[in-house]
Amino acid sequence: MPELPEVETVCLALSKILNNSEVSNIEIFRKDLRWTINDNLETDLKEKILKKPYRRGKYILIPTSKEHILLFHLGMSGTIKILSGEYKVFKHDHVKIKIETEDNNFFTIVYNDPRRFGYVDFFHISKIKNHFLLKKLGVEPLGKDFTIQYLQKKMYNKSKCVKNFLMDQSIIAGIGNIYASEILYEANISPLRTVDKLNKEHLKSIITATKFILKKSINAGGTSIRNHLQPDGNLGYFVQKLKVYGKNKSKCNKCNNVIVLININNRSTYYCSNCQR
DNA sequence: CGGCATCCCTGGGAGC
DNA sequence: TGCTCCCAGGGATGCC
Repeated sequence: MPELPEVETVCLALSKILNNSEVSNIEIFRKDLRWTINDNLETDLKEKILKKPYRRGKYILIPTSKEHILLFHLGMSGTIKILSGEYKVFKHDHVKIKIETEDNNFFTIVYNDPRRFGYVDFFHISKIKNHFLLKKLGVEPLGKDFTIQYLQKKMYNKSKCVKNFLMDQSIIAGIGNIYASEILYEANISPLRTVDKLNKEHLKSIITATKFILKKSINAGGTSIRNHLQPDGNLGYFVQKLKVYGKNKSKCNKCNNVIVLININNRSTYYCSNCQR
């Protein structure tokens, strides 16, 4: 589930408690995630001071004052919980980190991931440029490098369909299966259209729609955390106002056509074949 | 190399 | 109630 807006929302919530907070304890219950968690996480993270987290694509990065980075990737089913007070370990909790804030409050941060497609890593900041997961990431869709020129360059001589293009993390970092459908609906472009059939106007629409949809969802996530922080501390899931994803057989908001569900690269894809060409 | 199918893993819901 | 099948929001890998 977690795409850019959800990861951004988790980052925002974490940043409220991670601002020169000290790691007082760390427990790892299961190391065999998408990759095996490095042994140094357990030994080296203790007593480190955690600074404000930030996001890169779908990755959460938490710098320490000792020049390290704590990295989380939520995969398909990962969540992060933030809790104050006692916490009883739950099924699929893999990593539990206790922290003490600057003003002496205690919190527990829990990484839970049933399918274990996610990952947790801890490494020296000098390795960030060549980190095997981070080095291949493309531009940030909310950043200034996400331009028509950039897209044109990346599309050159490519034949894949625009939906797969948007979801390619080495081109644009952070868009997943849900938001790819939502963005193309907003841009009135068929997910099946191949990128060599996109003109400048299409690219402009894609950029505008991407920024609009992602920002709107981040705002919704922020609101959801303020108003509906669940008692179990669970973050990363919030009610999204989706217009096409999961809406097959219901009516398109813009015309009287019916939203259809198709399969692209083995992923569910929803669109209006009337509005989206 | 690009594009696509397959696989990793667990759980939930539909259908019988 | 229980079984089977299919599906799930990520992404690496291997094959053609």
